[in-house]
Amino acid sequence: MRSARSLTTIRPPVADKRGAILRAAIRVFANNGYFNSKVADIASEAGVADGTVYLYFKSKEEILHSIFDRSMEEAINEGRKQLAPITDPREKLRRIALLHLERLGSDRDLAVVFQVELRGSTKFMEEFSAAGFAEYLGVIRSTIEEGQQAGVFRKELNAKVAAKILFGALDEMATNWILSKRRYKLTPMVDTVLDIFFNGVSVK
Amino acid sequence: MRSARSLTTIRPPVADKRGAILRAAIRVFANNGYFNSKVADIASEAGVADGTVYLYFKSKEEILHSIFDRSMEEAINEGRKQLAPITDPREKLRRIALLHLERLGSDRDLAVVFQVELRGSTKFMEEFSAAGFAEYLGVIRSTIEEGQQAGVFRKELNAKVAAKILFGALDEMATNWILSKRRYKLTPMVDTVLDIFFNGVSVK
DNA sequence: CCGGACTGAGTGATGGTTCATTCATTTCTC
DNA sequence: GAGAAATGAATGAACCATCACTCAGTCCGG
Repeated sequence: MRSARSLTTIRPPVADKRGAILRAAIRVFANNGYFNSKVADIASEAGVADGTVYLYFKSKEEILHSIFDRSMEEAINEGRKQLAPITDPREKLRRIALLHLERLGSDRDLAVVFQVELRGSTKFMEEFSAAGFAEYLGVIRSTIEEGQQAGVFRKELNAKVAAKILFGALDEMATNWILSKRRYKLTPMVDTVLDIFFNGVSVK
Repeated sequence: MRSARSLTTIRPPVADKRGAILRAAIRVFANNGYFNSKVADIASEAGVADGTVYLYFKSKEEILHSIFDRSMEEAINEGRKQLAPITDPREKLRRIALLHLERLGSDRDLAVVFQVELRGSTKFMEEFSAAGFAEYLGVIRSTIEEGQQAGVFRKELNAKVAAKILFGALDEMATNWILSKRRYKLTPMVDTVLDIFFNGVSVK
């Protein structure tokens, strides 16, 4: 009988197939687009058979959903943690913006899926919009409202619209970064965005 | 002999089939998404047979391209015309923003195709980005640079980034408007966007 | 050897594209 | 000016390549 120890060390007893498939899917979707990606491509990229994919996901669509859900959950948790100790509204917004661009900037394939593939159908947009994006916009919005209460941001501004403007600016930074042939750092863009935004919304 | 006049008046000698197909495609793509739309759907929406579509377009993909090319050309022409007589950089930017939101706000289906469907693949994004969007961003950017020369906008700002911010903000207004269940006017958003943006980029 | 993880060839549906055929209109012919 | 012939726009049934998904079988750890 082989030693019990080797069993758990030589081979990961449960290789994280699910995770491997998800990571493979991100790569494949990023390169070919969701609709042009074959499940077979994902399987071979993950090093498993076609059928195995269906042991972990009920459909191709569910894979895309899972990518979104998983990433969003991670981002939200990380966000909550980092925002909790901050009280200054400006500081909060800066942290949000940083987290936003850091996350996308550190995984180009995931960024492509988020910026491009997840937008490619009103169906997804509506579903996801309802769930994740709306909540995200809400966080920005209420932070801006805190700033208005605190007297640092102009009270006459519509906080919801201001939130969309900030989000839109960050979003465009990310999209442009993905499409650009040139390779530059995404995170530093936060400075210019917030420079303009804060100047735009602050009381004089 | 039938009167020569009646020949040209009784029946439109050449009904604009091509245009009809394009308009139908915009409607169908907006409702189902590009990849979920069947050529047969477009044909029946346009009131022609499946095969007729292929007398005017070489493929389904070419239809999407044509929608983009045609709308972009229209927008650019209209834009040039309206911008020509304006010299004040702020006024120029206001006109650009207005045209942007007016055009999308006046045709929801076209807006969906532009905001959602055209983004749904890196392939399209890269092609189109190279052609249309880049040029558009360039116009905004050089207007901002004019403002910097004229001393109304802060010189230390990176004009390219500022241009992306303005574009991103407008783009987000449009996308949000499409996804929103509530029906509101898109054009007035220009005011808040420019209020914040001008305050953000102007010299104090 | 059992049970469950895994495989990958096969299947059925889908939908983009083609093309033989139709027929309204125009052009000839007498 | 009437009929015949030619034209080509339009049709839509059929074709067939493509995949998402299934399942009968294999593999392997214990």
